[in-house]
Amino acid sequence: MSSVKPPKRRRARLDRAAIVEAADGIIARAGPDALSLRTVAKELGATPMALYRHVPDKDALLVLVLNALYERLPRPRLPRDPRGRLIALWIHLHAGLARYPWVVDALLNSDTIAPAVLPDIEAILEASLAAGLTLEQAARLYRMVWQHTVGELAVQSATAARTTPQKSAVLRTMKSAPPQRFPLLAKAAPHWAAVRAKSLYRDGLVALIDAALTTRTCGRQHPRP
Amino acid sequence: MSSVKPPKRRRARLDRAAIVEAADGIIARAGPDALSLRTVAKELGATPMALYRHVPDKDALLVLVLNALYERLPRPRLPRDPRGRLIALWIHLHAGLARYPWVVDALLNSDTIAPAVLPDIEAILEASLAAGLTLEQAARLYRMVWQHTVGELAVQSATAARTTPQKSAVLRTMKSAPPQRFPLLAKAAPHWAAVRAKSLYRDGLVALIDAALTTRTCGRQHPRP
DNA sequence: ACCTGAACACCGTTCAAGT
DNA sequence: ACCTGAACACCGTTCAAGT
Repeated sequence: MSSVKPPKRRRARLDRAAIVEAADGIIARAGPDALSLRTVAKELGATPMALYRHVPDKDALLVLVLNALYERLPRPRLPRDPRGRLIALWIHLHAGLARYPWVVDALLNSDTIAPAVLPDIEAILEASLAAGLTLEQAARLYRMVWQHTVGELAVQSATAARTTPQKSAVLRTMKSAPPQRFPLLAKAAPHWAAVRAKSLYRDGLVALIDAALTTRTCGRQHPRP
Repeated sequence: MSSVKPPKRRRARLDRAAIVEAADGIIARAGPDALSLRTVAKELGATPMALYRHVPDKDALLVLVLNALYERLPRPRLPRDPRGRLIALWIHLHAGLARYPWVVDALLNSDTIAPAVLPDIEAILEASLAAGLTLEQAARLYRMVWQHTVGELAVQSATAARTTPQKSAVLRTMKSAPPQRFPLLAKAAPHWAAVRAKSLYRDGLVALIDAALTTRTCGRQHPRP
């Protein structure tokens, strides 16, 4: 019985899906700060360098993790009117990113898009055209709302990271500001804390969209079908 | 001649101002990525650890650098009407941060305020009240615009960091998207590049402010003196 | 083709010791 | 009071070598 070498090669121990899953697990259990190529490798019983066969670099890995999450997200019900659709789509996009807000840095650094969001971007452009914008205006509005989204995520996740909101340095600075020089700062301090609690994303979103869809002069309104 | 020890102690080699100045110099010459406690110490001919006598940690140092810059900034001329004042103040604040956009991370991480901006925040609140908002509405608007500002700075500085805008991964992804599934993405690609070039900060700012100052119903407008 | 080992060139920060 | 030296506990990534 001559042993013939099977043509199929030995399966690689690692592959992209396993790496992404391991990364996701580390984040879930130990938080985003615990994620490094070394910890992912250890989780898989491999060397850090083995990962580079399957993933370009760390930022790409983060985007892959986000992409996997976004694919699992249940699709939102979309209203029929373009304005409502636009709002719903961005809320959905924002909600997806809000689960992993620290990926935004990787997204910006690597200038990448998670492929899973492409359908939503297409839908956003489609809704913008349906609302009467030109493609250029739609691109403008997209970038504006994208910036708005990035900002909300950055501020919100930084606020959330602080476990004890009581001893915020900002709030202390404002409260301890000399009232004769800064009368309003001191008075506003309690409102600050209250405003921090709830998200302002939707309100800002609606303001930006409505400003783009309606002309500045209040009388002339953009025609809706 | 008996030598009497002078009561004044030997001056410390380091002080906060020197450290901030050295850090500023490194950033100016070699960029923000070159800044570390080690490089600052080397610049001053000292050990990294010597810095900790004068500055709490790295984030605090970054905020101090921003603060020094902000103090050097020429004051803007402020319009008399509250809305115009609000816009001018935020444009000024944004312009200051836009010179050192990477400090925003440190600002958010450490939950700190650069003291030099306190007068502007006070002025923003004052203008908001003059425009007819309550203090709570003013705080809300402040946070909303702050998020908007953070987002614009993050996106803009990431875009600026890319030396060759031609080979942006995002633009490549959009151009190479299958046109039958994503017809608008492909068509929008050229507009994307164009929109990236110019800042949308002012437009977004005005939209957010106007939404806060006017009621949503177009008829009733906020009274202006 | 896939993976390992060792190294490079760094980080911020702590601690104990010096003057 | 101010500063140093050595170390801790890490990073992402490159390179040459193994199977």
